[in-house]
Amino acid sequence: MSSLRDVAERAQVAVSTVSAALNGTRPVAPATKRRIEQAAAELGYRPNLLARGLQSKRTRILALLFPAPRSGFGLTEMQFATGAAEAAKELGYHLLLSPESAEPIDELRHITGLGLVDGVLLMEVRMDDERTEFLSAAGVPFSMIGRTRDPGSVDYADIDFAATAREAVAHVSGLGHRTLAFFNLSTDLYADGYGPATRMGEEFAAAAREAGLGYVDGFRPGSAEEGRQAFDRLLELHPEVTALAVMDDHAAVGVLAGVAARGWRVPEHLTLLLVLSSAQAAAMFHPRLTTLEPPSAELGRLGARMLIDRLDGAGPPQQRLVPCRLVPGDSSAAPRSGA
Amino acid sequence: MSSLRDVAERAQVAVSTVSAALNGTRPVAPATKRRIEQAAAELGYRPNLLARGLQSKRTRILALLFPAPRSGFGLTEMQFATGAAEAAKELGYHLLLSPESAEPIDELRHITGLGLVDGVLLMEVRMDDERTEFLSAAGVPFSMIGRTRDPGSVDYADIDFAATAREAVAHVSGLGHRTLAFFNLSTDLYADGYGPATRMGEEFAAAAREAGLGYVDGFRPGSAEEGRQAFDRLLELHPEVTALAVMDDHAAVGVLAGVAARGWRVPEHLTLLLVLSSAQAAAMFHPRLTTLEPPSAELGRLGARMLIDRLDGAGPPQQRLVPCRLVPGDSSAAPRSGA
DNA sequence: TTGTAGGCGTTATCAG
DNA sequence: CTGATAACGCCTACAA
Repeated sequence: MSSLRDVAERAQVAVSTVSAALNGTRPVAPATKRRIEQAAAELGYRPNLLARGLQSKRTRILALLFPAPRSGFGLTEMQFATGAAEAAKELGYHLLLSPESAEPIDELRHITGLGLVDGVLLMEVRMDDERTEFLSAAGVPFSMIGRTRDPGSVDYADIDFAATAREAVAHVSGLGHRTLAFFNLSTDLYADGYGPATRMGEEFAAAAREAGLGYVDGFRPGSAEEGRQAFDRLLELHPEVTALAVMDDHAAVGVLAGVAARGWRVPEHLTLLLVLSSAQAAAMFHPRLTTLEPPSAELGRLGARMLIDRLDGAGPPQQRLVPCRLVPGDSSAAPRSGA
Repeated sequence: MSSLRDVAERAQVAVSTVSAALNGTRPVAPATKRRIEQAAAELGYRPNLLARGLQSKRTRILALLFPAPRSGFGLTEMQFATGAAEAAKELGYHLLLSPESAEPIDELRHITGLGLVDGVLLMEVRMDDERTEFLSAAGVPFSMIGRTRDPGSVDYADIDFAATAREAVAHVSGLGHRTLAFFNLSTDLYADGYGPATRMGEEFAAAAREAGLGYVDGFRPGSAEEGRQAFDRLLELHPEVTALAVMDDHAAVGVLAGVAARGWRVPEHLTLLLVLSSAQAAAMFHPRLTTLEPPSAELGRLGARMLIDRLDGAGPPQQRLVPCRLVPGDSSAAPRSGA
């Protein structure tokens, strides 16, 4: 690899001039500049990021803290990562994939202590998240995909749960349904303070109330089996339910099994919505489920972008909420008559 | 961040002594060493990776070239990434996620020209892949997840397609089936020279022949609709088929629809296998499909590990094949009578 | 066993 | 407008 010195020699100028010419960091005579640029091109010169980073204290590398793959689908996490990586790349940054161990704080201490990254991108943020406190205290710039209970002035990009719930409710009530049920994420995740579980639950309740829709919740099935059971119990307790929104993919499988078991069909007897799952996953179902697809790649993109904004200069904290997109499937229709 | 100099001052020794003590790169008197270690601990000293890399020409960073998310599920790619990242971490390396643009070669030139990474991890390798030629020519160490038609002496970890096909065939013929059909990946992927499409196709044919099983292939449905059509045509042309192996998730959805449409059920009338899809995805189906799950995380892990081996020292090229794991679902059974 | 000196490639400062 | 020089933090000779 050729260095600044090689270019300098070839162009017959001093190293510092080459640097200046290439970075536009100080005026350089047009002729000299041209000579330098040509020499650089001929040598295929590429600035060494390490040297640059050592000198400037800025590596233009971001770390994405990556949680150990949970049950769920993982597709969403993947899209965070690719979205963030793409945005980073567009802005001249790189993304380091940092798998999170059992000791996230040690992990953070390690990765930030190396001087390798300029900032950290957090995902799978819980309502109360020790990682944010550590990073704040350590003075490490970071942004979140998701958000804590009280994000303060930390940059974040999260789902607009309220808007998403409203859209779902509008969809369902527009079809004529009078009662909506909601299956939250698994008890484990919910108890863990996983943001989407808490917030989506709250917002669905609020949206239904606002719309004057009957509403049933309290179920948290995390598997097909649990989904099946929850569905049976739901209809036992609330036979008037004609529409159901489910957050867990696997639970939805169970619900469909339950529907079939009682000789019902979707959407004729039940309108079924998948919430916070990818359209990809929804297309695995038969019939294809109507989905509220999270803007995962977009959130990743935003998270990276706002972190870079913060690194490149101050500015007010950016806090963005993006609603899910309603992807119509073949699982929503008018309520069954007689309900 | 405290530097070597800070530690040296605190321990009242020269910088080089600190370096030596901490790296064990030359003998240091026990007493001095202890003093140094304590000083380092007290200051929370962490070696600066950039400085170290600049000096040693080794960054201990690997780039994972990440293709733009294809149709398919993406879960597999994600597991490559996490597997690789985990293995890298265990071995003291870091993984850079490098999204691949429309111009993969430029991308490679860029990422390797920066001096930022020691080596490159390739995935989604096609039978003929220009990237491998570029990297070889450029003298950049790399390993592949997957492999080209002729991998030469390049390190790779790939699926053991032959063993996988044999296991699938054994499973099916063990149940008593006499004729197996195979739906390959989409025409596009196949035409693209995507390794798994080519190889799995060949190996299934070979395994069936070996086992004396009737075999039908030539279908390449890439969507639910195409899967449905392919299934109808398959039974029209080969009504004797009782078992079907499908590579594309979406095509499987279509097949199930076709099964239902003719009043059939899985597995009573058709044994359905999902090939190269995750058990996660298989669990989305009803009934849960028997799956040949690719060892994605393991391949990622291996790919990273062998690249690191190569960087850390020579040794013969490592070329590993890992078979898929057969995850039994509720979609395989004895053939329908009367077939 | 320990210290000094030089250099990795870059940028910033300060003279010229 | 341009050139020398000194960092950045580390490692590896070489010298003491």
